[in-house]
Amino acid sequence: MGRRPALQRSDFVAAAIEYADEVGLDGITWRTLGTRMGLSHTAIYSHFRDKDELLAAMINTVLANIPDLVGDVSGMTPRDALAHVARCARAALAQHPRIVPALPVANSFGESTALVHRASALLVAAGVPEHDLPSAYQALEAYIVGTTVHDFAGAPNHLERRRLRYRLVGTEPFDVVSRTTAEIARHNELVFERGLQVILGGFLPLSPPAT
Amino acid sequence: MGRRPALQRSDFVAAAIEYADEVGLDGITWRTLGTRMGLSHTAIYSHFRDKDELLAAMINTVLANIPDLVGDVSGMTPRDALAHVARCARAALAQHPRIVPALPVANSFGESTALVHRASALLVAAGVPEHDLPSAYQALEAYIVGTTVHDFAGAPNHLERRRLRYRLVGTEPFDVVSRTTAEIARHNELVFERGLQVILGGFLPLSPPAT
DNA sequence: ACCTGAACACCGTTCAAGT
DNA sequence: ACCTGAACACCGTTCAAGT
Repeated sequence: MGRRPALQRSDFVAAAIEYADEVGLDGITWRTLGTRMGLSHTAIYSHFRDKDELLAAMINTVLANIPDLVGDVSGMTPRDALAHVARCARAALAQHPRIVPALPVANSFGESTALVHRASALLVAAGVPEHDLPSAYQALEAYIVGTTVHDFAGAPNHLERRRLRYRLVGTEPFDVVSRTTAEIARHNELVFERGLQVILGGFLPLSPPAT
Repeated sequence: MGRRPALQRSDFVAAAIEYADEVGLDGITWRTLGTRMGLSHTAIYSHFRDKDELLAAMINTVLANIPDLVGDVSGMTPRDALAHVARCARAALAQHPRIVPALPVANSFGESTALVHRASALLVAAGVPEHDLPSAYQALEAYIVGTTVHDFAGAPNHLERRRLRYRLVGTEPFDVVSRTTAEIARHNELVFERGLQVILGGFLPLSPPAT
């Protein structure tokens, strides 16, 4: 029986993400993470300088899923493609809701600029003038990240907590959407989609440029 | 010299907020907070069950500033009043940027429903139909909280971090807005204001109801 | 009721040592 | 290069005791 091959950085990141999905970011312990991987609690220092470096790697790994989810958008209109990218970004974050709160703090929407370039190209194709690109891009990113954080950051009790909050409002329309957590979840996605179309409509010109 | 009067919960909350403004939420220590107030590090347990309870009180205190900033809106159109409330909410959060990251996690936009009722009344006055109130309210709240968290959560280095990120994009329009942190800050507020008008325009009917 | 001080269990990090 | 185990400083929380 040969010695087990040395573990990779990615092994630690994957284990840490799975671990955080269970107990939340604040629940992660160097010692438990080591034990889970069959190592001592100091083994991790061979791969990461400190906890912050591991956390950054976790965030980047979650964000790296977005391009995979997006896939090929060449058949779509620029506006549809942008909406699709937005939904995929939200979906990628929603897969690991307990890591979501760290995203705005890290303020690194991916360690590469690939996503920015991709979105920029779509915005240009949709007719956004060059000088307006940073505003349009930031509005879109802030909307996606912001609303997703707003919806999921309280995981795993986010749905029940918002349900109770809306219940306390005490008026009939809020009662309707706060009967069950399933209804809250449905409402969240509905509002996200509506707001997304509103944002796209507000920052994209009415008619795309002639090709 | 009589004994110093017993401290209130609000004294601890105020000291904790000031403390968090300096070192961030993760930097807060039970012991240092006690020392700062001239008490032992366990005195706080006479007023708060645990750290989470103090944090919740801190958030509620920050949010309680919003109504004070809003003031009287009776002279404004409903839409202008909503925009004003949105700006005040952002301003109240921006006053304590290092507490902002905890806001979506707590998922409690104030412990009272007063703000929801106030916003609801304005939305109704602006012509939003009753059944649409939860969607319109949530879109607005998610936009305000979400974008503000997105902009400020990385404090105190949030401006420089975003500046470097935009700089890495490498295209001319992003270069323009990332020359200085002051320019980034200006850009943040500009995009917030534009997006706010877009959201209001998208969720409010075109013409307000006749009075 | 409010506060103190000792004590406890736990945690991130360092470091010398092993292979 | 990768990992171990002891050690260190620190932290949140508990609790018996003081006023």
